[in-house]
Amino acid sequence: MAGHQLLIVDDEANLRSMLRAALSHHGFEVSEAADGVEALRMIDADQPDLVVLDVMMPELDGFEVCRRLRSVGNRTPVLFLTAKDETEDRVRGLTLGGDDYLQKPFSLDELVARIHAVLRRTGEGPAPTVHELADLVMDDDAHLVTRAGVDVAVSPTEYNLLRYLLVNQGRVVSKAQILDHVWDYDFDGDGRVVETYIGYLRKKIDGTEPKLIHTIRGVGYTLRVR
Amino acid sequence: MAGHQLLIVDDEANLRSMLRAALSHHGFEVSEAADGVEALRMIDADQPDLVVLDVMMPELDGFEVCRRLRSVGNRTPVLFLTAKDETEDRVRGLTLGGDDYLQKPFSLDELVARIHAVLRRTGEGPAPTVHELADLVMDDDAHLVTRAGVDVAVSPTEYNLLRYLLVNQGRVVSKAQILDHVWDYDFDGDGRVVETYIGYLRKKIDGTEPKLIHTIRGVGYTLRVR
DNA sequence: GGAAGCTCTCAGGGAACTCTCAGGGCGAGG
DNA sequence: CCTCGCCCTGAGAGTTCCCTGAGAGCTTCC
Repeated sequence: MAGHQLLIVDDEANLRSMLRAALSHHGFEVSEAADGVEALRMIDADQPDLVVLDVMMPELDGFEVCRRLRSVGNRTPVLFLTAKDETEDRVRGLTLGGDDYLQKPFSLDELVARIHAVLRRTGEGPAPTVHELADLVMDDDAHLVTRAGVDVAVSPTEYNLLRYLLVNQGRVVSKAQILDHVWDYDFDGDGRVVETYIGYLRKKIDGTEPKLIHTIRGVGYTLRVR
Repeated sequence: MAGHQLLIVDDEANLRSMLRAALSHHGFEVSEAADGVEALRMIDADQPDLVVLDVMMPELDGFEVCRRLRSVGNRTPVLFLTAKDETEDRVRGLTLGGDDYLQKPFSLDELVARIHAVLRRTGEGPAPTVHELADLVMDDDAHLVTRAGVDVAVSPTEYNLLRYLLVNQGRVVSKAQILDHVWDYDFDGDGRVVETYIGYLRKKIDGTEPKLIHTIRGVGYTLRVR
């Protein structure tokens, strides 16, 4: 599959280049716009497959950009980035038609997952995102986890951690890597967060044989049979 | 594969030439820069495959160098070298998009392993993470050691020692070399550490024929069949 | 055969790492 | 306002690892 083309719109250059680095690393072609006007111009010119659009911008904010897009019949899917204190209703009302939104701060993996989800919904995408290992199954679409056929209720953080481990099954990931990918990009985790959540997951999904979550002392954790 | 090209950036000449020697010995082409300004110039000129970048430098520190790189769209992967007391958050926020960091003091092999890992992630490289000799197999990704098909649990130090021996299979390595490569570069090992760990490894992976670990009296150790 | 040098093994204290439990803060929903 | 679930922290216990020291075993050379 040729990578989809994304447009990142944010007035903060730092975040923009961070996102560009991360997303192009995930196989996307990425272009940037620093404000709403530039965004509209580039959407028209490049016709990206999806726009990552910051809501809070001077002049033309994200909503307004989206409104103008739709008013001329453009239905390019949009993924809004909103601040934590943004009124959710307002966002929700605008995220119809296949769009979605994500609150800052978010983890990069979360963003990538959302982008894929939106592209899947809007495009004719195949890819039913199911990850599995032995009798552990995880469905990203349904946001569902089952072990040996029975549903397991997990919290958002537990879910993200499990997904990261599952995607990297067979490979050892360090606690630092886990923090990088599962927690917010500006989360300051110097405590025992990862250990704690590994513990939660173990209790919820690893009570039965075979054990899937393994500790590699001094290195990290890994998910595998045996 | 032709060796990748690296750029080492550090203001300390000693460390620089040490790294140059070590890395070029591992098949890399190595160039050096003494400060941030020179680094930016050389990255532009030489277009290295990866930059080993000290964070703590006068004038332009490592972060700033990286930021400037990204701001002009340059996505050369960066491996940061940080002091032990560096605030990890600061580092983490900047190590997105396939970059990585390593805390001083580190062992040379650790550095080489990280470089390979980053190059593997970023480039389209095939990933040679498996080393083997006879029925001894070592998988760096899974951090797994097996002898004759059965898993062997080894501690981090044992693992590093075994990897060093395995990478240098057929060649005799002295105890001094082992100390240099497997232990921290400033570890002062005048005791019987190496002998002890060779002993541990023998007990764990060399209980069966054929014996793989051989003592070359007065010289060092080697890993080979027969 | 004996001495000297090198290597192997074993045991143990201290350090590092991990697990677990309890609890406070916070926000969502009733 | 209250309750509940979720998130994170802190402290302590438990485990494993790392290195050292001492002595025995082995090899080489005299």
